[in-house]
Amino acid sequence: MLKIYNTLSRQKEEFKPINEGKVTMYSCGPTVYSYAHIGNLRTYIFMDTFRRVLKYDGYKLKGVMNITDVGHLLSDGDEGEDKMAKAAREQKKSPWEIAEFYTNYFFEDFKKLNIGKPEVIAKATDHIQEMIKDVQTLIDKGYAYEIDDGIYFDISKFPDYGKLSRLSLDEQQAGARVEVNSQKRHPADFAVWKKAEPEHIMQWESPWGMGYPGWHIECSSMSRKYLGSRFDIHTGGVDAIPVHHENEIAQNEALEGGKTVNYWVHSEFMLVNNGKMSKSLGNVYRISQLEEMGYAPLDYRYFCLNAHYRKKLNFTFEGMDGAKTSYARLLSTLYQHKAGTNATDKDVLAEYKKQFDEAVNDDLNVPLALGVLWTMVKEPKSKDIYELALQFDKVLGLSLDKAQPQAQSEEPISDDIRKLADERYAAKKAKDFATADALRAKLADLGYTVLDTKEGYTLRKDK
RNA sequence: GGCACCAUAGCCAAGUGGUAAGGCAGAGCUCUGCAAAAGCUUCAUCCCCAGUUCAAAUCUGGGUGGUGCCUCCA
Repeated sequence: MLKIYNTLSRQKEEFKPINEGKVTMYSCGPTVYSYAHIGNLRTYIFMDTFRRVLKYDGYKLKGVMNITDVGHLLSDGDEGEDKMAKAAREQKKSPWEIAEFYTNYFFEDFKKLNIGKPEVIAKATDHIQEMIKDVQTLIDKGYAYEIDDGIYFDISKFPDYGKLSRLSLDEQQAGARVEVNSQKRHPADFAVWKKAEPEHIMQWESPWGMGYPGWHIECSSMSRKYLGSRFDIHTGGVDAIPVHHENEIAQNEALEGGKTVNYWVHSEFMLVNNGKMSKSLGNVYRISQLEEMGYAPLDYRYFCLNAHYRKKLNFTFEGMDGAKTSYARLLSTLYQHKAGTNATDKDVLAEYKKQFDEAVNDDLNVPLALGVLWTMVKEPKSKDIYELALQFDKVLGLSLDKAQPQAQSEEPISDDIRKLADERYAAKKAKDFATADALRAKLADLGYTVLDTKEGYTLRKDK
């Protein structure tokens, strides 16, 4: 029985899907105006873990993730420049090119990190008509009104506004930091459709003239299009709770008349050196940058898996080094199990599986599940352990089936190097240690470390 | 100013009433020509104070410290 923490109730709840055996899930995706950084990716590793656990539990999954390629402005006052347009101007490309480039890059990162693509990837620009229709419905139902610069949602018509974040609008210093648009009925009313200035690049025809969608309507329109008026789960980062998801709830429930999402699940932020990750501090990293520093993408996945998704994770290179070593040893140990000759008692195996299953089903407690795996791996080497670890890997996504001896080099080794190494080995066999050591030193100069094993030796290219 | 969340060993991190998982680093030992790997062993009483309880890291109250949100942000 899966239990999951619901932001709406602030409690762990038993998960019960609307339709037995099937799960419908919507995940907030990226705005593709820039590269995803490791903090962004933590959220998608969380999404992926959640999806994996659901599948592991036997659910048939339909997941939808949006690609936001239009609409988000730079400020919350429904003012400022469109992010896509800004990136386009700066890089001298069209917004469409910007979107395509960063979308592709984003999914490259997914591949590297073993993050599975949701079943439906929905681009905002492909769903403008659905959004216009929904905006019209909001107007017809009296939830939205038109002013000079666009169509706005009237939050006074939605008494539940704020129920997810539990922020009281009265207690907020309304307009303190967001410039009040005098035509808006309430400072927190938000745009569902914006009328475009002539120079605005991305704009579409609508009943209200040329324009473009507001920041939140896309998720409402696309989630309902693919998942229906009611669906099970909505995921995202905690930052989306106060504004984006609050507004999405308002739109959805105004459109559908009643609760539309049963479980709101959010992942916490990542910190860097105990502080916020920000470009100004120069501590924003991308996966490709970690790779340049000698970390494999899955080292980073392991790093994330070692912490619970609802806890802030402090990124440090000391921590990354630990994750890298730990993960390498895990693979190495599993490789030995793969060739293990012991038999493991069925009850013992069943007990590990039980512990693992309970951990991941208890609000996705993956750190605890990893602990179970580590304890299991300490058992006498047995192929049974290896097979069970592969089962666990359906949840972990750590490519445990790729387990190999730690020292093995992935790069081809040239004949010259190989020859030197063979000579060293021969000298060693002949107990001519002086020559062997000299050759080892020579190889070291060439950037290779020789590691002796029981049967022979392996070469490792130095980083 | 308002609202949340968090505080466990050098580091990362589980544990939410019954006597501190796991990983990294460190230390010792075994093995191996050396080196590496591997194996074994070892390493905390849970921010502070008060309270509830037979029993608290776990509950309550009060401190202190940290982070986030209320602006775009995963």
